[in-house]
Amino acid sequence: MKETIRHSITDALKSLGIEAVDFVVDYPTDKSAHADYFSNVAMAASKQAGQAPRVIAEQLLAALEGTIPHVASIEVAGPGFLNFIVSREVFTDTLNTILQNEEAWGRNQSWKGKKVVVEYTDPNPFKEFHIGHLFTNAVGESIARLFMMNGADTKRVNYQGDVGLHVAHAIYGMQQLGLTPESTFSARDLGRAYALGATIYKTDEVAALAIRDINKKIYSKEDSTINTLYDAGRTVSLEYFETIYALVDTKFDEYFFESEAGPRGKELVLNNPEIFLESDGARIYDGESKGLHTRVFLNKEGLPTYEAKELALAKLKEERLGQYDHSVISTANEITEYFKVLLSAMGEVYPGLAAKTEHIGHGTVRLASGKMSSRTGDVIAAIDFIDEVAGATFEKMKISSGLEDMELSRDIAIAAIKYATLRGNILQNSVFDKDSALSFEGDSGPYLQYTYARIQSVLDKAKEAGVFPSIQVVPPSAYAVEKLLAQFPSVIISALADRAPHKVTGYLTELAGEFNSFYAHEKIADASDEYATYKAAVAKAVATTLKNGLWTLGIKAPERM
RNA sequence: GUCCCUAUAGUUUAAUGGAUAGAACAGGAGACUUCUAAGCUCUUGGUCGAGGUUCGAUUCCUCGUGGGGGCACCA
Repeated sequence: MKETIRHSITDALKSLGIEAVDFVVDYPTDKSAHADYFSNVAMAASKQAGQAPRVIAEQLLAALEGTIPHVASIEVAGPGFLNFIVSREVFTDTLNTILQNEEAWGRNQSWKGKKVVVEYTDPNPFKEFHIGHLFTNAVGESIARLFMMNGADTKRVNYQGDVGLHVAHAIYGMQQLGLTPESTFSARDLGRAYALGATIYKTDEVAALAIRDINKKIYSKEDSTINTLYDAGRTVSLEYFETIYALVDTKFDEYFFESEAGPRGKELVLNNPEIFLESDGARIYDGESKGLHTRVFLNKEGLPTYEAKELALAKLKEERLGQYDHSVISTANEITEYFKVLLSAMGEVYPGLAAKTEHIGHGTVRLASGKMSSRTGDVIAAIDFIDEVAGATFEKMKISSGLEDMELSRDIAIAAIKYATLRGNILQNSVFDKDSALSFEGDSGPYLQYTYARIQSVLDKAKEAGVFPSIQVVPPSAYAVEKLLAQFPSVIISALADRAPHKVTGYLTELAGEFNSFYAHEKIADASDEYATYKAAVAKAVATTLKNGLWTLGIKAPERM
């Protein structure tokens, strides 16, 4: 429809002797305009034509009126906008499309045939999986699913730091706390072990030396005692992470580990001495000559840092997943600056890979007391937070609908958390606020789920009353909610293009709000109403859109709640 | 010090350079013998400061101020 209007305008411009003007045809942001589409073409062409925008608008109006298929009327408004009102059947057609397509509704083929690798979550074994990981998981999952909605062959991958100084901290802590492979210890115990090791590393030089020694042994695998401690801790951690991935509905296609990227990274650095210069016993990349900053790739003990590992990781991804067209790495934005250096270095080592690698930084979750730190133990474990929100959900659902379902409560809790993460620009930091996380009113994940569940319920009632969704009998004018439905596919496109999942969140919230208003004013399960079947069709289409949109955000759409 | 990001109602936030800056929460008022009140209707209240570019600036540029992050062996 947008393209039809655009072409007609382009033709009309030519007839007025105006060439190649950059203009917009889109849904109006201003609801009071009562237009289905608007264009700013008259303003854009004003300068070139040397005439006032409204004059050009009037001329275009005269040229266009009655010539565009499915456009019922056009008017000039404000400083020179052209407003288009489309005919009634356009909305009925959209409704029909949605009912026919179901799961495919909203999908497009713009990335068809392209393989995209999306890396996200990236927790470190031996450390706690905290609410920051929940945040980064929600962002990465939605980016990955946006690629899927746009037709890409998307591989979701997770890169976990199972070697490095943090692991040495944890192993040291395990020794101190008496955690052995024989004793049954939990991931939480490991978190404590890490905090202990990390704290003492800063204050006690003897311990720090011991930890550095452990770190070397982790890489060299020469000490069997450390090896068994390491294996036990790593297994406990990774199994624990899996339980969380299941809760948040994330399925990774492939896992990568720093332990495999490490040796490859070291080799890569040593094989490229002209790129990674020797300095002070370490191997560095001189980013300063590129306007960035210098970073260490191999420390003076010869161990690869995160930088060297990440370099090797790009190659590993290709080896294991095959040639890819695009690679996205989503992390908190404290990594953003370092990633620029990394990409610059990668550009010299693997220019082909660097060109298709993109880093998406996002904000961090902070506590009211400041930044979270697993080193000091000042973190909120993801699982604790989910349990708390799920508990509150359980109580609320028991009161409002009599359902007692813990699994469902968790899905709603996850929805609340993911929505809160994805409701605004992902670049923004957020301060963790439990009260608002426990509030399910207004803009929230549960609000969208509630709307969906409510539609299922009313469609059941309608069925009992003999009302089935149909577009046979069409009301004279389209409902407001019906008009919103058509925008979904373009929302999916622009959300990916801008790497902005919040566009989906915002759209779904608007759709749900408009539906709830519709629901409050129109009776659906009423066989005596000639338009009941059409209203049921609208309700069903809204449900389909909500479900597909929620899926894009990584949120489940429960049938009841 | 320097580089990057950021600043919108009391709070959380939306707005490819376009129309009267849009929501939600909190505050105030209300409807319902009706399909799930996690709902609906009405309402009070806002662009950090100073310049600039533009027919038009929350949006782009410059400077300032506040917040966050990076700046050598953590990730």
